[in-house]
Amino acid sequence: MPGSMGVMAVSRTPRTPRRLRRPPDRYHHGDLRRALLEEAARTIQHEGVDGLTLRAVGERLGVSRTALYRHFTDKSALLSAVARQGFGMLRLALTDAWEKGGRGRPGFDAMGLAYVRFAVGNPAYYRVMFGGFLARPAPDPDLSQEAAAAFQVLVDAIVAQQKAGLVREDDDPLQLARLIWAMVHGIAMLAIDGHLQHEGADAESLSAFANVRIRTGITGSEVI
Amino acid sequence: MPGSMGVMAVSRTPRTPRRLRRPPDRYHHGDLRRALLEEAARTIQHEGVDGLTLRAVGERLGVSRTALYRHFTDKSALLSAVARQGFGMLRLALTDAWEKGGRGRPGFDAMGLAYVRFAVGNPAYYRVMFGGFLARPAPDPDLSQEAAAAFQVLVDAIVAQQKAGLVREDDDPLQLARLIWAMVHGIAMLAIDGHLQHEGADAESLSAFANVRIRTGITGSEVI
DNA sequence: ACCTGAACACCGTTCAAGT
DNA sequence: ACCTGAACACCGTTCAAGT
Repeated sequence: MPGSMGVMAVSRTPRTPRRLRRPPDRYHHGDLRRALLEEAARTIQHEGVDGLTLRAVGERLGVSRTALYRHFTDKSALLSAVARQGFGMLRLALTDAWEKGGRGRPGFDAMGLAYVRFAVGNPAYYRVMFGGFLARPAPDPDLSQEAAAAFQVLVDAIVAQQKAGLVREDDDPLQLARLIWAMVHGIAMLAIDGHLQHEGADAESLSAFANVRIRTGITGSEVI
Repeated sequence: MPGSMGVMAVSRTPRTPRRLRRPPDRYHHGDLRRALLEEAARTIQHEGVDGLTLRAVGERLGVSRTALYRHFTDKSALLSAVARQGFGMLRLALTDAWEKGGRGRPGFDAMGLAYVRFAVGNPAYYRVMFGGFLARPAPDPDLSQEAAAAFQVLVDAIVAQQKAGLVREDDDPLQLARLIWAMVHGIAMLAIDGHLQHEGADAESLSAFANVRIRTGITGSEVI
């Protein structure tokens, strides 16, 4: 018979009861957790982080404003889940740019550009990820892991370039990665906060300029 | 008689009535505006930006929670004033480092370090200045001017180095300034948000590393 | 001119109770 | 297990009224 368990109890640990089918007695909504996450992300993108209220999210989902607490411990846990999703998107964008660019210098330049473009294109996500809304160190290990994975893409690209002689081999790749990260992060934040709105000061051209200058430095002719 | 006006009305424009002495009929507090600003700054430093409530500020000053509205249009105007003060402090720190360092390469390195140190040492101020709490472009012209003045210190230092042959002369000094700004801003933000907490990843050493690498670039031996 | 006090329209979160 | 509804302890802001 389908779903019947064996008669003999073969030393199953009672700590992890497997749920072979999802319970049919879902009360009202069903996959509320996913719905809450999607609605939160949508709201943040349209109204900004400050515009996110649990009451409105619940109302828009046709659910009580306290239903959320069955799926997230509190509001910051919801934001944390959004941030985690954002880091996943960012990682994919970086990997894509690096690989499609040929895993060399053009790929690395494309990666820097992709980073800034992600932030400018998804300012709400980026603000949740880096806007200081989340406690540090992140209480959510899933979030920490996703953020670390995104950073690792950058580290790997630097190590690859060091092996290819494209980047100085006598520098710590982690420190190099942090420097590049700080640079694109700075450009992204300035752009999102509206500080790059003068003529020729857009995020795109500053990114391109950064790609060139981080390679060769800013030192002038008098110094060798 | 002290304070008496001249008898002849010599074409005084009525638009700007001079107040020769401050009015003696101050109601309860006196210099409430300054007190509010100081208390707000103190609160933000101790409790963070989110910990700032107008009610608590008023209570701590022994004043109604709505008294503030006689001196600031709303809460964001108060934050704006704090940010303006922060930009003034930052500008002084930058100028000081640049001049004491000898207006050359050591001075410029010291300036970068001073920038990051200001942010790390005054995270609350820095967050108000750059945390996305303020509307952009800033409605407060005083704030915009103070921020521009701080940026100008950086621009001037770059122009001076270009003239001295210390920095490439064929690059737009404004674009170079934006790049340096983005770099120190990125380091500062990562540090404040707790992303530089692994071993050897502190803001100080990353700043020092940035100073070296932004001069000479990250290019490896295989590429000339 | 400057400040008060009550009121308004919001929040996030808790908790006993329902199905 | 999952959700509700009332309640609690907060917010920023407005506005008529006081001195």
